[in-house]
Amino acid sequence: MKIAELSRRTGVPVPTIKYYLREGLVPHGERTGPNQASYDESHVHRVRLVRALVEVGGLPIASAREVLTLMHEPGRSRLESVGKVHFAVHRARQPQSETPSTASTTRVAELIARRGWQARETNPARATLAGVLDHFTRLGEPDALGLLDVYADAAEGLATAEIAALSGPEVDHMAERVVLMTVLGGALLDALRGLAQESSATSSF
Amino acid sequence: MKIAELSRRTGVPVPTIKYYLREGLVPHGERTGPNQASYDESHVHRVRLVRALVEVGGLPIASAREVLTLMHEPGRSRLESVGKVHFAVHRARQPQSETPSTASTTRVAELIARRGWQARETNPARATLAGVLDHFTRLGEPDALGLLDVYADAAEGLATAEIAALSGPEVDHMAERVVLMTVLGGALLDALRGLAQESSATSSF
DNA sequence: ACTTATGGATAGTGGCACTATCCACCTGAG
DNA sequence: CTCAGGTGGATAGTGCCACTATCCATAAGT
Repeated sequence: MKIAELSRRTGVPVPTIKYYLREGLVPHGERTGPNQASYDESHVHRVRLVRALVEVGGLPIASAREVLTLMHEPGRSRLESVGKVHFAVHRARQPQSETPSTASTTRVAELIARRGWQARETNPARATLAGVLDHFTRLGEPDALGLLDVYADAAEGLATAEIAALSGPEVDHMAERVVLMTVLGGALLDALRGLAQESSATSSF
Repeated sequence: MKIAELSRRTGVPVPTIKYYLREGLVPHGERTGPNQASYDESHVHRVRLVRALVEVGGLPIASAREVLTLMHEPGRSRLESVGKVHFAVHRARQPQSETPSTASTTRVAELIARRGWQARETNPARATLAGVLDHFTRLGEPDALGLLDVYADAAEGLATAEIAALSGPEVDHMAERVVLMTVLGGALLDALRGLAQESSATSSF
């Protein structure tokens, strides 16, 4: 198919697809002439994936490229390749604010230890979490509304189910499923939380 | 205190505070002369709140202003004032993409009915959720990795605890707690999920 | 033949969150 | 009292970023 059809199939304007090609978010089609190339289903899928990362996940284009690149690198083990993609997605959500205080960094480490989690020092979520705790503290809510353990319990349960859902016969697509689970899953959870909160508030007040 | 100290206390540059004043995110200080005004603790707190909304929540300045304005409006009932703030926060996270398909809109309505949730048609999370489901479908994961109900269960449990945690003797601050719960709580949950996922993956692979 | 599409390069746009500069005026240390 | 430096306020500029527009030589479709 030609770029016009790729555009129709995905709903993404042709100039934008050209932009994604330039930026390396979407691979070039197979050349059939000096100014002609043909695209296939994999390109359709790739464009849709980019839109999901950008629209739902809010990833900047550069981060999306990094994630997509890592997604296709082989990796020495399943754990390693999955981990790299996972880290990249979380890193992309950090708009590099100031480094968190040592106090909250310690608190995060303690929480992880207390729950017996296996999380490396390099996991970007550590810094994110510490940063959020700092904001709570500065706003006079030192214990994060007393919900930290509630959230941690929920996170633990979710993660177990999510990792279990990753395993399928198709190992090739596991990296992509990690991305979808992290980015789209997070948005899904957030939206459901917004609905459940209204419901709970309605019956409580 | 003068603006320089407000800047020191919050770590926000003076020109940025001036910008927030202009944009109505932070109220003006009490005038003590033609070109002099004094600020107090409430201003310190307000600036910190703005930073939390912007840095952690990623809210655009205009949305942050709307949320902050609603936060201080009286409201006819607790439910109503809380609801308005809640909706505003969720609306702010919608970067107004295309309208979701009727198919996923229906799916959302069915899910809400099936779980017996009380959620109005106008809840912005409905559209967000439907949009995310559309992305899943387009990407060939029609059942959202089979985790929809897992997420919904978690959301339900979380919302119950969150709404319960809102109730305190200080009704004045409830609206602010709604904001913090929604914005910072969401970030907290996301980070914890990232840590728990690594942990779960480590022991599974 | 001739309208339309294509790949590729280059430049431009619009939105947004700040920053910088200016100015007249005030404050506080010495 | 002096004067360096801060202040409120207005206006303009900056840097980033995700596109979007324009051009061009060439190729495809009718």
